[in-house]
Amino acid sequence: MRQFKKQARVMLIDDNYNHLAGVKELLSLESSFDVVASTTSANQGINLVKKHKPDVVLMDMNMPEMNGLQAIQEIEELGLDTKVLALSAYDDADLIFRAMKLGAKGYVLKTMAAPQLISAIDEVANGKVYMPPILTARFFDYFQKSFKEEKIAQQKAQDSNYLADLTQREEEVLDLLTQGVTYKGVAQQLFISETTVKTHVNNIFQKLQVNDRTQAVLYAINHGFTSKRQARMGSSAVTATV
Amino acid sequence: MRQFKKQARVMLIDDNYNHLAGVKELLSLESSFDVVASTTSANQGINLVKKHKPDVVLMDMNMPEMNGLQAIQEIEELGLDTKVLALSAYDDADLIFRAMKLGAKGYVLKTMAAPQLISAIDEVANGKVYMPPILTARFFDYFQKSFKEEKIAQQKAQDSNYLADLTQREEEVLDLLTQGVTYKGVAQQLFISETTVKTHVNNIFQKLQVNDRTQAVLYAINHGFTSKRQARMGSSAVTATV
DNA sequence: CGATTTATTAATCTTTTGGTCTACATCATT
DNA sequence: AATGATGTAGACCAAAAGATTAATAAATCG
Repeated sequence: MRQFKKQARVMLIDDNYNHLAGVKELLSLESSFDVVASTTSANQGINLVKKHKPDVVLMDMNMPEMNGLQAIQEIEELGLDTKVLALSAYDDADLIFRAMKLGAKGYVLKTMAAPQLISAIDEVANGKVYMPPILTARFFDYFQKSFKEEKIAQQKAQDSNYLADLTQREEEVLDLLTQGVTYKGVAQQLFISETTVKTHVNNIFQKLQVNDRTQAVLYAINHGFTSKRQARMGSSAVTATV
Repeated sequence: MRQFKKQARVMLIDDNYNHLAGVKELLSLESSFDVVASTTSANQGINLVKKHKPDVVLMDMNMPEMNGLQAIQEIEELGLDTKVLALSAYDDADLIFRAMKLGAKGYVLKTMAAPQLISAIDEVANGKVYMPPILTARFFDYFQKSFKEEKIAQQKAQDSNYLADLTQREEEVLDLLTQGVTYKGVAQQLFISETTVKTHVNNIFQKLQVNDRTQAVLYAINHGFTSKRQARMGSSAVTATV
């Protein structure tokens, strides 16, 4: 008996019937694939995924009924080891980015040649991530641009950052304030009188140009003031008009 | 006169002298490249970049003196249109991710065959992003894993999320609180009396199991409570022990 | 339908905050 | 020695915040 790879069980979801039929026809000619189901409805597609638990779902992104991204998300939330290969007519960077973010194992264009599509499905079926170089480039451009914008925003926040003007002691006080500690509590923890705390707090308000604790805390958070006892990854932006 | 592409001005930074010399030798054989400088020192490399403003910098990631990532960052901050092509002996996903995040236009391995390296530099010199498929796969795995973890963290935060218990009115009040609006201000904006606001706030405190505004605001922020009038991308984690 | 919960509203009273002004000790700098 | 920044603290007053209790309308339930 000769050694051979198991057939990959593939499902197709594409609201364009012609394209769906075409791909189905194409894949049926490939001995390595078994098209277990296909549908033009995203909603029905999700039910079929639950039923068939295919290895790969070829998912069209541009459907009227349900957003392709949403469909990916729902499939991912099922927790199966079904891999989604996103399919789109357009090389929209934002769409690619979001699809990959949601867990798509690859992204292919409808304009791609048949052999490429075949190998893409094959790669994904074998647990790899597949993306054509053109889309990879698009993706990275978008990726870097978004990080650059984030950095600029951080920089901007940093520019008007009065936190730098705070003295050591004031920082300690603010640190406790950002934890919701009361003046009395701050006084106890820093071994100073409550009135002294109030003095510090007032100076903090002056320096940060705010009027009360809440605004001070919001200011601190939005300008990257982090407590000594903890630090977290990632950038953050918080709803606030301080 | 025959049409031809302008030579790409390339710079090499690699603390391993043998590898540096090897690549230099290799590139010198290519008519399409002009190696304008090379150095084993990252610090010196940055100065040379300032001086020569090359099209492409081939930057080793694993240097003792200065972190390759840091070097990329510094070069990017110069604001030149010099493209950095990261070079490493290892396919460390985290390193790849961070290098790309900082603006590297590509990532290649020292083990790659010469023709591949040549074409990588060529692609990058022409403004494209280059990454070999193996690394692309590594990158996406890491990318998706990190988003998945982020999602799980959000989910966890959502689990013990008392925000869901808030009534419509309470949400409106909390929304204003998270902007540092005073009770009087909330009363005015919602056309209710100040004492009513206080009642709502007290109910909010009960539901969120906190004792004051500051803690309520921190709780809201850390549990993804976002104001109606704005929403931002990305997750956020804020210093707070609510 | 009547009873009960829920959401919203509000008043009263106590505690905490916040604003302002003054005062003094320390330390580094001029 | 004088100056200025920092940290400390008290007094006094006004404003805001927080706790408790309760009235009323709307929705839900049995």
